[in-house]
Amino acid sequence: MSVSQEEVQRRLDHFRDVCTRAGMKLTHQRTEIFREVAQTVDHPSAQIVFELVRKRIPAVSLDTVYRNLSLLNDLGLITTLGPPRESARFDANVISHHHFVCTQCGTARDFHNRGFDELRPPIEVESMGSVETTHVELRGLCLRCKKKAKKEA
Amino acid sequence: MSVSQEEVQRRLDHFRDVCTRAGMKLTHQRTEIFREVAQTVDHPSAQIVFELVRKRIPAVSLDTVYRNLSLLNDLGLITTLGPPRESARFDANVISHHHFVCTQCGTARDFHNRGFDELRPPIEVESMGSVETTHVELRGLCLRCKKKAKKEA
DNA sequence: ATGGATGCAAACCATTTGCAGTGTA
DNA sequence: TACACTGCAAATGGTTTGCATCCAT
Repeated sequence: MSVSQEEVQRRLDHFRDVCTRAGMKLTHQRTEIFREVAQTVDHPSAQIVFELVRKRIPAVSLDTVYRNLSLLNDLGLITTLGPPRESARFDANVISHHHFVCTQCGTARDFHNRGFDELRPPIEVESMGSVETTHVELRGLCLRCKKKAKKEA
Repeated sequence: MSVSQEEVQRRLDHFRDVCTRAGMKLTHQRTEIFREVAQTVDHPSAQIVFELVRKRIPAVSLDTVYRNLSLLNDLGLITTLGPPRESARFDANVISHHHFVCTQCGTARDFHNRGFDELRPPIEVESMGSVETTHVELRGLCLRCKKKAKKEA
């Protein structure tokens, strides 16, 4: 249930490589923050990462954790779950459906697709729990943002 | 790009039915809050719903909107986008993958599936924007929560 | 009439930011 | 040495809560 030593090492090497290339300094706290995320299969919140890192560096501050997670995300070294952080969004369409989410502006649009509704979960998921609903999220640029990006280029 | 009159009416009827059955009062603000969500294809945030409702009921308060959206969600009359609202979660696994999310405790687990990676977006999505990534989110009860639920029953 | 619902204000929690001091390259 | 990075503290933004009043049933 945890990431193999070799994989963690590989991720750390990649991390150092990308940071150096981007001109980012390899500070103690930055390395430990990345290590914690790299060696777990969970998806820890910033708060959890903070608590884990604090075991090794008692003086770290929560905002350093936030700053680094955000930076690591920008560098593509880690990703976040769910739509880009924003406020909760509601939907009166309770029938099974899926979403197209714009990674730029965050707008979401529904679409229906029988095939997506009936996706068969792979067997390995059985060891995680029982699946009740299936939800496909397609991410990309909406027409408006694509147009805007083209205009600015 | 908006919900048909008949569908809105159908949703409102259902809303009244469910509320009454659940012993909830059909207040003016509650009805208008539901109507706003029911008649749009967008996925408005609580703030947006607040602004829309305020046009008709200038004295509504934001917390009434929050309370009602949460209640409507509990009654299954509306749903929220993405994983149950909580703090952002990070992931050092940057390779394309999918998630199993427990609706009870919120824990998320990765899994890989070539078939899911290669899902073809339906044609109608082309009118929304260009798809860059595909992400399947399976929701259900994780083993631990299922065990706990059984024990409590 | 009466218990649930509302409005107000204050509390809360996750996340962000300004600033002065610190450590890496 | 210089500039990015850190810790601290205070600010912000979304959401929740306590309480007195109000209104749908």
